[in-house]
Amino acid sequence: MAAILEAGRRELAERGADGLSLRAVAREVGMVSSAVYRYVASRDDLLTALISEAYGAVADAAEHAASARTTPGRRFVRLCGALRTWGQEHPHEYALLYGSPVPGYHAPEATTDIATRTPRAAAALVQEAYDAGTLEVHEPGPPLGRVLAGQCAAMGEALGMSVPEPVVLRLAQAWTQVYGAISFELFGQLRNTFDPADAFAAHTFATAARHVGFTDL
Amino acid sequence: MAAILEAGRRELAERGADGLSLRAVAREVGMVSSAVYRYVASRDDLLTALISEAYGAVADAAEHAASARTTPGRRFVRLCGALRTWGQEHPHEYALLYGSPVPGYHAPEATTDIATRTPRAAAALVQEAYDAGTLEVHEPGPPLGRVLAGQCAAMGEALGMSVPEPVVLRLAQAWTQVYGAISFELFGQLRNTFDPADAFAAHTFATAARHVGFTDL
DNA sequence: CAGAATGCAAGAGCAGTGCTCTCTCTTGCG
DNA sequence: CGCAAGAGAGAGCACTGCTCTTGCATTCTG
Repeated sequence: MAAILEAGRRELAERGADGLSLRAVAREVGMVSSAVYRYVASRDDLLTALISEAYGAVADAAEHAASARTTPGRRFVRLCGALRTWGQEHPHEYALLYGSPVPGYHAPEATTDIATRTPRAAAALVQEAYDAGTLEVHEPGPPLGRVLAGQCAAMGEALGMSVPEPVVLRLAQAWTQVYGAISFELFGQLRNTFDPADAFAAHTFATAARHVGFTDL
Repeated sequence: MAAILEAGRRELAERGADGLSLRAVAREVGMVSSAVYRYVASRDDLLTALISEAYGAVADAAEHAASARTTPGRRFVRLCGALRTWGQEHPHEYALLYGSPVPGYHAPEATTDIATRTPRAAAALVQEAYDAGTLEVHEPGPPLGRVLAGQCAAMGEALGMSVPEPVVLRLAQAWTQVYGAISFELFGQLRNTFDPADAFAAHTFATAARHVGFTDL
């Protein structure tokens, strides 16, 4: 069983989700294809297991980066950098988690749950800065609107935050910016423009952090 | 030939890139699979043609939204909204263009070229606002760094802009934020949080526009 | 200790895929 | 009228996911 998962991990890392063939996995562990169906219900089942593993792996990287001994703002930037690095090292897994959803596959609740570990790590940093008073809470421009405010409140609670709703919104926006930049780079949208995207990424992560309100960069 | 392309379009829209089967396309046009190989070199070849079409379609939508009779800032926001709407109406095509790259496929230069139409439409709005003096050019915080400044200059030129490099950078960052938000929504990352994401999208597009420097929203 | 029950793997087979090769038929043109 | 070119058909190869049946070995039980 563990051997099957490990072979699946290798296949996924090398050939990607589309190329993840149950028969190839079977060959790799020295079984015939029908034999692996004793351990895994279907190809999608194996994929689900690998997705869960991958979510855990990014979260590990993110949490580790967030545990550095500096200011929350700098740890936020480090967290973003860790996401990017992980994506560069595991492009197929990143695509699986944050790219186009696979054809007929629908993530079960369990993976939806584990997927929140990473944003929770970021949220904790925001909360820490807010509590320490180093988070700049911008004067509210236009008020948020009923639905948006409600969604932000719910999201803040889900992430374990107790901050004003606009702060949650800014975090969400920064989050989309960070992932947008990483995805653009990894998916080849930045080719011929920011080709070594290191500087662009670093600058964007800092911008995102400032947008959230971090003043301790 | 045109029938094949049309059938491919339908298949792609319904079943997605992974489900795009050349045999199914053949069935749909009432041919046997080997016959369509007279018109299309391979499955990837058909996919490439469809990708080019799709790039043109988004660009059409973007340019149409950008041609409204209001201020550049508002047209920028409308453009973002058009991207989102197009993505909602053509989720599989959107995933093909901006999601995880397909397995062994590498976009030929031609599609890379047509892909710039959409960002060029956005760039034109920025240029227009800059020329009109309604674009706020933020005081430069930390200077940009050699590589980043060079990349921004090249990118600005490729997009037909003549504005300071930081403006180009801010546009690129806003761009990643916009696409990040749209992709997050379309790829299901926002489920259980911003579930009807209309308000979030609208707010984020406005935020992106302000980040670029538009003051005429 | 003998026999039954259980678990694991193999094999064959079905329906589908991309793609190639050969063959036939129709159509247009000199 | 005859010939060449093009369009489609058919068979076939190697691959995929998945199911069902069969065989073997281990383990549990009377």
